Amino acid sequence: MLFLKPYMLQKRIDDHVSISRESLREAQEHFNGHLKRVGLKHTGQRDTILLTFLETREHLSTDELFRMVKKRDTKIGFTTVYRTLKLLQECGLASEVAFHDGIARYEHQHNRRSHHHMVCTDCSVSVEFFAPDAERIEQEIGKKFHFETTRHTFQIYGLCADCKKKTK
Amino acid sequence: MLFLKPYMLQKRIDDHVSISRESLREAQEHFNGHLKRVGLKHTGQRDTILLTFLETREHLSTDELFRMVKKRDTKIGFTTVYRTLKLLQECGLASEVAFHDGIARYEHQHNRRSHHHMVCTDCSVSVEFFAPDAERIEQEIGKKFHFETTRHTFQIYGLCADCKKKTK
DNA sequence: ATCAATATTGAAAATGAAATTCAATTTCAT
DNA sequence: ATGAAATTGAATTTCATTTTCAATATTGAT
Repeated sequence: MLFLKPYMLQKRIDDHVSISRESLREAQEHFNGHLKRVGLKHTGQRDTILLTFLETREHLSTDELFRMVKKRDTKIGFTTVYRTLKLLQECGLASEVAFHDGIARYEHQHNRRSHHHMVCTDCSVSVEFFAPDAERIEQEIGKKFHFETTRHTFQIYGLCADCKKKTK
Repeated sequence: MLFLKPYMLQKRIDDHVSISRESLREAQEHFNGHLKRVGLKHTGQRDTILLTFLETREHLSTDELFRMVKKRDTKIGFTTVYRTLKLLQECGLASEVAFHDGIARYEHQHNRRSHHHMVCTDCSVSVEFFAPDAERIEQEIGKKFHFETTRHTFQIYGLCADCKKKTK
């Protein structure tokens, strides 16, 4: 898409540059460190999967990531991608984003600002937005009800400009 | 539970009174009106299910509601509860609350203030809280990205006081 | 009240994403 | 190099959700 009108959406808005070489190495070290810490092994498959995952800034389902991984290495199985995604979640490099369509999606969290999502209920396009208030509320409510809070999700649903036009 | 320390949790915090007779009739009329409008029929099963659903203020899975409904009428099947819940959603009397534990839950929306949820990731207990800021943010972000917003979810995850104690 | 058209019901089967199993293979500390 | 322990991936299982279908109930018209 060459000419973007201001209201036209891109899938991710905070940035569109692919991850830098250093940032990538950092993430790899983070992952390898985690593996070593919990007594797991470093394997070629895990490397390939991490690399592929970091390469995109989309919200990927396990199956989507699996298809991308297969382009690099045909022999890697779905189960390994599935399990590696769990490992990446454990060490904080990936986090699940649930868009209410029944499929678990993941986005990478390496060097990413905390953000939230607005999703089109028609075409599933999503934009990211920042709402610092949400952090404050998490703290406040956690304190009030004696929860040790770990995270929160804030999602807005609606029709994007394109789908709004279509329905008219 | 007779004596509640201030940090002890109840499942729903905004109120604990059962629904009034008038409110109940209102909801029934709302449902029946919806059925008529879309050319569906009024049945005993649907009545029973609505009644049972309105009676509780918990976040019910289809299966939990099914068990409650069976106490009133043994012959009602799971499928009917499942389908009625969809109908209640369609007409706005029920809405899904996803606690991201793989089970769909529903809460009734009749005469309820807009609210949000904080969920314990260990025992799934939930409390409700009010965050008027969230409404404002929905408006602002919708405007900014030209979405026609319809709703939002704001959920906080963490450990409740009880589970925090247990892990120590 | 009867009728026919149409929707509902609920048991059973199908679906599909997620999770697990297990035998063959790979990793890695020694 | 060795072997204990983890990994892999195809196949299977699990489990909530959804669909199917034949029997039954509801509704509006007569």
